[in-house]
Amino acid sequence: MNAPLPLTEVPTAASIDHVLDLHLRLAQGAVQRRFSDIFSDLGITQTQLTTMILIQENAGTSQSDIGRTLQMDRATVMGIINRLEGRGLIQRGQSPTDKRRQTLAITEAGSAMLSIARERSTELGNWLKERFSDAEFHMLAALLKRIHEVDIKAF
Amino acid sequence: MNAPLPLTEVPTAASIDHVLDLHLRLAQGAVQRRFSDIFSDLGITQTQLTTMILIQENAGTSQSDIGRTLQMDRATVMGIINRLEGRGLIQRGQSPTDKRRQTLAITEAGSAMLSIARERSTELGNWLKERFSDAEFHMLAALLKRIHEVDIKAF
DNA sequence: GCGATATTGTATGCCTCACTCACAAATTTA
DNA sequence: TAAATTTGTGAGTGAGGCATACAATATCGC
Repeated sequence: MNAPLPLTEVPTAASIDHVLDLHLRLAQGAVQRRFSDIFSDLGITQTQLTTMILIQENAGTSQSDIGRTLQMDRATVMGIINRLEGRGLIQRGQSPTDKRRQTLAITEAGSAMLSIARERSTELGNWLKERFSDAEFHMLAALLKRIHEVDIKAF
Repeated sequence: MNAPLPLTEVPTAASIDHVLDLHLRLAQGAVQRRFSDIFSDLGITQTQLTTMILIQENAGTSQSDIGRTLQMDRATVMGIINRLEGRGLIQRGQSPTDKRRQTLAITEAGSAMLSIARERSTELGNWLKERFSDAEFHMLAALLKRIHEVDIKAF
């Protein structure tokens, strides 16, 4: 078996410049893989879970709201909502005030699944935390936040 | 226009536990979007560019090597290589020593594209760096590294 | 009040990435 | 030599992300 190629040992200009982007991508991939493992029996993805939590904790939200919060296209959100609704985990209803809007709500089944998911979430959290001190953990979150928050401001 | 939903203002157990994962995902998404903008005329993705750089700086690498380095499945790497080869940016050849292996090399066209891409890469790097001090920038990269490097070690 | 503009959801279609499973050829090991 | 491993490939599935277009509704400016 060949050893993985050296990443930092190829100090070209371009390599250095996008090193952060690379680490970001690899880290995200690693978390995603770990997530799939932990949640495999629930058959749910990171995005789907976050979406459900958002709906649960913000009763009556709309797809657009979710899109803005999670930085996703309206069409993308629709796909996710479709999948979740198709599995009976959430429900669309109509807003009493705005007829364009559809309120989103968690179903019984969705609620049950979320209970389990919250435990698993802790497991994922621990997997992450074991790499960091508390200070580092919060620092990391804060630094990452700067990347996407400034992104929002640009609109 | 409705304000985005509050993220940190919903301090449920689960929310807190996967806050890091969420910020990671959002940050990665933001970078990806920025990347698309900057590289739009080149029609190349982050993964594709990283793959090409890896090939250029490690002449004769194989698909498996790339997969190990970038933590991707062999089948996934093949898809990427197929696309790049289809556009004439890279070339497959045969390894003189191992007949299973295929050596990968950058073509003329690929090399030309990489020259341009390296400049753009700097632009992306600056976009990232303007959020951080030098110390923070390196700290962030180091912390992210811990997430995917420990992941490797698990195998 | 009315017309222009914006918002919301939806549908369609296209693309990248990522995975599984299966298979064949070549190589390494036991 | 036989067994296990590595490498590339193919087929199939699915999530996610994008642009574009359309219709219904709401809101804003006048």
